[in-house]
Amino acid sequence: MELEDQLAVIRRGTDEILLEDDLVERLKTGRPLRVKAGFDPTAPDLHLGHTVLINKLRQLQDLGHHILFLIGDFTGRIGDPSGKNATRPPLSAADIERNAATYREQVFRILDPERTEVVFNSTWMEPMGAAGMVQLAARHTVARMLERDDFHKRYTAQQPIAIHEFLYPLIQGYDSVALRADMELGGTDQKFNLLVGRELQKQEGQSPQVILTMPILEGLDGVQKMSKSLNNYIGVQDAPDDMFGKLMSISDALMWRYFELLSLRPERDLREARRAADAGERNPRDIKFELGRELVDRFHGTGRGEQAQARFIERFQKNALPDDLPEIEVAVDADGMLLPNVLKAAGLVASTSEGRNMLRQAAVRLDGERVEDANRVLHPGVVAVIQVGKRRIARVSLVTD
RNA sequence: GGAGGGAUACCCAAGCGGUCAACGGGGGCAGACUGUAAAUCUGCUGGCUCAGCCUUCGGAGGUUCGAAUCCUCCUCCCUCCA
Repeated sequence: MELEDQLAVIRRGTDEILLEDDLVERLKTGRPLRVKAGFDPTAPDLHLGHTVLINKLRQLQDLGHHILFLIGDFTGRIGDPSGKNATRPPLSAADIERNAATYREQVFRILDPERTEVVFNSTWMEPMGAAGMVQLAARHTVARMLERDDFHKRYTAQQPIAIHEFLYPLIQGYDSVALRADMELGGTDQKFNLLVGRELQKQEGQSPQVILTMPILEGLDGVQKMSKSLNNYIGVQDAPDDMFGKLMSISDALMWRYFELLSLRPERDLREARRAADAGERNPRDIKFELGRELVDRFHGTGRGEQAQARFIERFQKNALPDDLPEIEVAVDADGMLLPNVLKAAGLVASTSEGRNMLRQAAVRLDGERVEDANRVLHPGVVAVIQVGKRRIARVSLVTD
């Protein structure tokens, strides 16, 4: 492929490439570049936010470059890099192995396993020892560390910064030295750490890595970054219908953002779709359907997106019941059970109090009929489709205790 | 090492002896509206055998008829001085 074409692929969607001239030089050599990206071993549930970066890795892979998928197990074993949660339990070797397996399974839905090398930083960090760690720390100054935006803000705001937090960028940077990385990818929030890698490589006499940052994807709320802990994510392992449904619930503004960062369709298509929507020629909903289909197909296989869309239309536009209702048996005694308790026993609400609230708010349907009486008793033998709100549905059978 | 300030429900944050299951905001959930959009409006948001009862306000004791509110000790955090 021509150099310019390669560059165009690499540039697409990126936030920043430092230094692009270096990148050009390396590409000119024609040898496969060693491309590194690091992942936290504590969160093996990948969501679409992570895939922004992984898609870029895939593109680089398709250009013939060598991918180093780094699992930061050493870092994860020590504690929380943000210092927010000091009591986080260290991960055991077994945890890490299990998490790594989960990573592989998820990542290889996007990356080609044949051309991906999975590496663990404990491999070189463990033997370094305390003395080595101190020597590594000696190579960087506090003033330099405080240039990082996050540290700078906290320092000037007189917020605490734990000393070990200074070590994480150094460890991450040293990973680049150990791997002789030509290039490292990260989110924009990683820029400082990626730059530390360049510093350390220079000190080691290596040619400093090229840095490529990708934008951080917003979560379903459209404001905060997508993350599991904020519960605003779409997991790559989400069932097709869930994935499709979640995508349909995002705002139009966010839809364009998702197209930009998640879709692999040509940018020209996206511009045209946007123009058509703005001009009122197309319903944004139908464009959102396309996004849903593309992403479900990518993670679940071609054709699954189409199916998910069909079910979505049945279910929410035509109000049909899903065909794969969870079947739940609830044991009750001969006198029966109060409806709020049934809801709780079936796992449709968290507590009987919530069940009562839901009933009061007319959110509960029994075989399609709205029920508001919290004192209603259901007896053994009853089989009913119970819905709480739009999403919580089950076929509940009451059986004798 | 010294002096001061603080710890309240998922988060922020009021409360400073009873009227507090605890103001307000955020978030979440639900209803209306809809494209399961978004925005908006409304309600709910500790638990339970639910017009009542039980357990909560960093932890443990104590004072009081009665404590999130007062006292003692403990744990943790912050600020200033050294």
